[in-house]
Amino acid sequence: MGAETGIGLRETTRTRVTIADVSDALGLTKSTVSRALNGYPDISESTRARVRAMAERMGYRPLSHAQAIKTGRARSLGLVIQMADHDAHRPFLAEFLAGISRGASAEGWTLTVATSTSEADTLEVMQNLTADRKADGFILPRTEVRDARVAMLRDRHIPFVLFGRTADAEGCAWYDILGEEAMARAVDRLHGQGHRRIGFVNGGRRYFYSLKRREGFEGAMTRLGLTPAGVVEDAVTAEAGAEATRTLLARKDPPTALVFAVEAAAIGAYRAAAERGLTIGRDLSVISYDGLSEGAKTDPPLTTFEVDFDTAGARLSHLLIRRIRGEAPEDLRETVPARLREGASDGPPPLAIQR
Amino acid sequence: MGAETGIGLRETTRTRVTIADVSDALGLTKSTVSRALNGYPDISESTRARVRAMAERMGYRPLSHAQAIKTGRARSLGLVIQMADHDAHRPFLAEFLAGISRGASAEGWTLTVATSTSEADTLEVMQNLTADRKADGFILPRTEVRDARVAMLRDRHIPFVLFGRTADAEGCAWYDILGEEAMARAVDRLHGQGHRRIGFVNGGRRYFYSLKRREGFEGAMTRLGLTPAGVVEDAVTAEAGAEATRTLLARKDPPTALVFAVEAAAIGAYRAAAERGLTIGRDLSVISYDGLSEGAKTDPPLTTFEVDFDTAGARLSHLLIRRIRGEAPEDLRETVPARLREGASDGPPPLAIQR
DNA sequence: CTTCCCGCCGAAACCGGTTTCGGCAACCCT
DNA sequence: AGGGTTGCCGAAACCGGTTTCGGCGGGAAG
Repeated sequence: MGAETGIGLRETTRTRVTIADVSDALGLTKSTVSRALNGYPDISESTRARVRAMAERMGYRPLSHAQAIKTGRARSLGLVIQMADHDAHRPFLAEFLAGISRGASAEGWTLTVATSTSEADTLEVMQNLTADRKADGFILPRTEVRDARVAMLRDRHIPFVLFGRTADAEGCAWYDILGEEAMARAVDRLHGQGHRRIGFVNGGRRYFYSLKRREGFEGAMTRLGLTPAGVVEDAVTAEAGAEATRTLLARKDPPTALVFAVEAAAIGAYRAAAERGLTIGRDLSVISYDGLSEGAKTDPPLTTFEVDFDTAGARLSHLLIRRIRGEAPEDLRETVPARLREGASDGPPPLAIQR
Repeated sequence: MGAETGIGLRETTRTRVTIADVSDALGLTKSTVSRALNGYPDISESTRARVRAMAERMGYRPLSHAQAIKTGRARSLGLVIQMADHDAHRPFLAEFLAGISRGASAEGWTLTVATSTSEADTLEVMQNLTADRKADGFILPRTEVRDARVAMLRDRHIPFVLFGRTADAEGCAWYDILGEEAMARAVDRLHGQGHRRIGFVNGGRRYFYSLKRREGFEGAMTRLGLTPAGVVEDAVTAEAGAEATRTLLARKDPPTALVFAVEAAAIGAYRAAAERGLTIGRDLSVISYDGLSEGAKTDPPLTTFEVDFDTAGARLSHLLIRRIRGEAPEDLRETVPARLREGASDGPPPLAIQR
């Protein structure tokens, strides 16, 4: 048995095929096979081809642990999920993980996940993971304006890639959705529907995305010659969103439309509007961002910009792998536009604009 | 520099402390240190103590990769999340991961996460992870009545632990919530409120929990001398829950109370009740299970049995680690009661019981 | 006073890879 | 024809651990 394969494994037992198996089968040494597979220049093309073919045929897959002890890299991506904060990332966590996992496994990498309870804890966890070579680099979700993780990782020359951007771009690779562009498109759309008094409810000020989304909102407003009918910051929950809506509707010249940077807050607008007897989509238009599945359940369905967390995860793992392999961070920056999902929460302003 | 520590590392550079550093500092050999730390019997107690102290003092932590290449174990837990299916696990995924991660890191283990698109894919992913020694064992969420994962892992002697139970308990360790007990308590509670016509809406029939929850419901009913006012299976979404509610309310003797095995389905009951002009908690009582954050948002708030996914994750990782270390699966079975969160979706039946 | 056994530890092989070093042919040049 | 490159590969050390094997010294048994 085993003879029928014609290859002759070292052992008949069900052990993995090792690099020595491959080299024996070819009459070469381990070192030659290793260098052939790893692209060393001092191996002839013909030998390299032979080695590749035999490795493929025998189903050889290098054991990452064995490589790691010499090279220091284990072909593993790290993701540290910080609980505690506002839990905006939870609903789409599964898609995000699926994307990362898919992108990683496509190149033979794996994903190591850890959680943390605070920012300091996050830093420590990441340090431990790299010290133990459990992760060769990190994906950083929810980047902040001044992100302690970025500072630490950059300082220690640990590869990382942002889901989002950050203020000090030095040494940063990233994948991000163009929130500023989305917010601008939201304003344009509302303006096209006839709205002139448009308010903005932003997300957490410590997160970089808030800067961008506000920038997009205000840029579009001034471009259209409009002044914002109120801006509220730091609304990341339904409660905060409801409160922000109440505040804005209580103005002397209340907005006829609201743009939300965070969907959870937009959900709160429904409640606040109902309190005033207003119907969303008719008396008050709402456009949001960060389209979760939640938004589709509201009545009327929320018009919102969708974020594809699955492909985001896949792109991020590809970028991180390339970063770990040594590519320059400047070459590893990707941004994509958000996609508008049209609901029924926006429309022309009521005729009697002076409510 | 370095002299002040009084220990004398091999190098002054910022490299990790290795087992050779420890043995050198003690005037012993690597092998002695290794055996001392790993509990071999041929090391004297005094030496063992010295080694432990020095290792602790120098901050020595064995590199799991280096261990793995000889021992085959990398101190890593595996979790394969199967997408595609009904997505019941998503909302509490973050808590679950946090619990697992916490339990794992408490013992110096890590968590490797992968996703899959189908059952066959799941099996393949798990096989690859163990072949590559990326995971020493697996946590299996959402166990099915006849679970292919269990069959495969048991067959290959790969350690695993169930979140849930299964039909063929042989070789299985698990942690589970007593869904049958919860369902029975739901019936008791409704009975105590005066209900006599109680219906049951179960979850996916392929999952083992459905068997248990139905068992609990029916057991309590017969114990109380009642016959179920209708039973519907396989309702795991709001739509299915609404449809089930419609079906049950259309009976000749419609139930005055419904017990749901899955909260997503219970959400659907609100819609179906509204269609008939019934108010939940007054005209129709509802008690559910699997308390997500969703349930608290409904109006009136849902009375439901909460599941603590965080501690579930922590317990599961502990159990799995012990299982990997060789403990018998029979000794690694834990079940805990669910906790009732009282909302306002249940109460005494309407006076005119013959609606 | 041997002999034997046992407790305890060192030496060395090993796990599955990577990387350094050096050597042998073949080729190039003068 | 002889000496210096160059291309290509083998030998061996190495990474950081584990595990097998054997040997030494001391106490108990004969």
